[in-house]
Amino acid sequence: MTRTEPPSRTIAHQLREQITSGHFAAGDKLPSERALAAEHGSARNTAREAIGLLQAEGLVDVQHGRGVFVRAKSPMIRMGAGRYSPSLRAATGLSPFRAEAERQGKQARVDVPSISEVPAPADVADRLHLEPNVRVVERVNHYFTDDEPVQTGVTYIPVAIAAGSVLATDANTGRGSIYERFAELGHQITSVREEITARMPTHAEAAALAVPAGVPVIELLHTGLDQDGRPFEVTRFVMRADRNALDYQITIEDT
Amino acid sequence: MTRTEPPSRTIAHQLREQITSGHFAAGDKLPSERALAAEHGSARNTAREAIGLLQAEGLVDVQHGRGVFVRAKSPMIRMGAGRYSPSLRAATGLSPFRAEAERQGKQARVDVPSISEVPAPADVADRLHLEPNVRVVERVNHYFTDDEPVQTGVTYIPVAIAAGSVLATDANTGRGSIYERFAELGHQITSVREEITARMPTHAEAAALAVPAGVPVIELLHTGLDQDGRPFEVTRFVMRADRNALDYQITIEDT
DNA sequence: CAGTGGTCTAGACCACTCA
DNA sequence: GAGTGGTCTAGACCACTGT
Repeated sequence: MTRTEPPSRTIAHQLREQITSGHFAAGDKLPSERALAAEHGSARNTAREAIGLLQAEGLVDVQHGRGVFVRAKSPMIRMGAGRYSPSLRAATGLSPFRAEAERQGKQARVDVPSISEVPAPADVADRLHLEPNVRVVERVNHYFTDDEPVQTGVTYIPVAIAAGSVLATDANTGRGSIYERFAELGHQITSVREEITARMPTHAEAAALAVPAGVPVIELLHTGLDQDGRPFEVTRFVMRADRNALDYQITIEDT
Repeated sequence: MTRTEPPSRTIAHQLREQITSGHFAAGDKLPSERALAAEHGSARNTAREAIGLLQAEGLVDVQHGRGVFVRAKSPMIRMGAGRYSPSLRAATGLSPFRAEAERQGKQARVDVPSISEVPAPADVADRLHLEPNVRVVERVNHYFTDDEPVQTGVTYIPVAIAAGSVLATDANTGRGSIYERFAELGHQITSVREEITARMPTHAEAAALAVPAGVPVIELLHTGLDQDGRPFEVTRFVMRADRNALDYQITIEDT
């Protein structure tokens, strides 16, 4: 009954089996396209097609001039709501990202390529209780561990809040995290809303984050709420899904 | 200095522009592979390669015999920690998934294709504070909205807890959600830990969830903790990322 | 039946890696 | 220079959709 499987699928299937069974372990090199083609009596393009399928599944890493390798699980940055804990910030004097990176023995770096005033994107305006297109301060952050890009974060702050502070002007926000500055401005982070989706990276994101083929991104829309429950900041994080995980510990509240 | 771009990239680039600029709107049909090839004076395979790039980005939906269409954003199921609220369960008498689906005016269905005893996977055993490979009750759930598969969830319960209850035997866990049964067994869900990652679906998952090309899955490892802070249940959810979002509202606790 | 994507072939040349 | 992936060509036939 099973319709005969096309050769490219057969090759892909066989390689997939060999990978999941452990015949090829993480980091191992697969046979070359030409070798696979010869082995199966197919054209090279057919073998290549099979490799393409595995690549799209994120199973292998194709390296020009070197070969095709079984992809290894890479160590993850795990971020949770605990990262906003004031005492954690006080203890380490570090921003959430830096604290997490250091905890994992990695070298953290944060670049701030731009700070400007822009019209608020629709979803951001909504979270900030602003009219669409109202101008907000936009701070772009690029996060690296050991000089490899792992995530970007674009923070939007109402002009009324940021005006006159370092938030609107300086890449360096000083000791502790940016939340120290918000606290000084009268907005103590008290709760957060985190909305999470995943998707394939856009062309631009793939370039900026050096996302390999077959790896999605996690998009996290973060809203910071102050002691009065009012939103004072929204950040859109885009993270390589193979380098980042989220970890939330939540008490069930009976609302 | 810019190395001349290969024709397939050029075609992809042009189509991408036309999509993001709105020249082709969501649902629009792109020119056929043969038309694109003719237009650019290339072989059909070259145009096809370009389409493949857009497909991997999740930008388009390729339909055999029909054409290539700009992918539309599909409506999302939004799940948050609020879904575990006892009062919500009491009010609706529904499980979290059903409650969310009904809220969005969708027809919910949950299948339970299997209930069995299996050795606990390493990560699950760890979350349950069990030795690896200790046997646990495994309940497999398939979730549908309007008869379309949207997520799967595999729940693991220590045998000591599940033994003798419907949890170990019955697909139907009765009124309310499964958490009512845990409560009756002395485990009131009090907090949850949710660990989130994203990745491309495995071959099997893509088939089971009918995940289109260019769409990742969200994997959520959920641990239910009782009034004593002890884990009594772990569920691994795998969700189509184009149909599911997570939404957490979290009070910052100063640990 | 016409049109569209799915798959394959056989061969070519280019670009990158590494000894 | 040998080996590997990257890209392309030109043509073929199959499978699915819709008129």
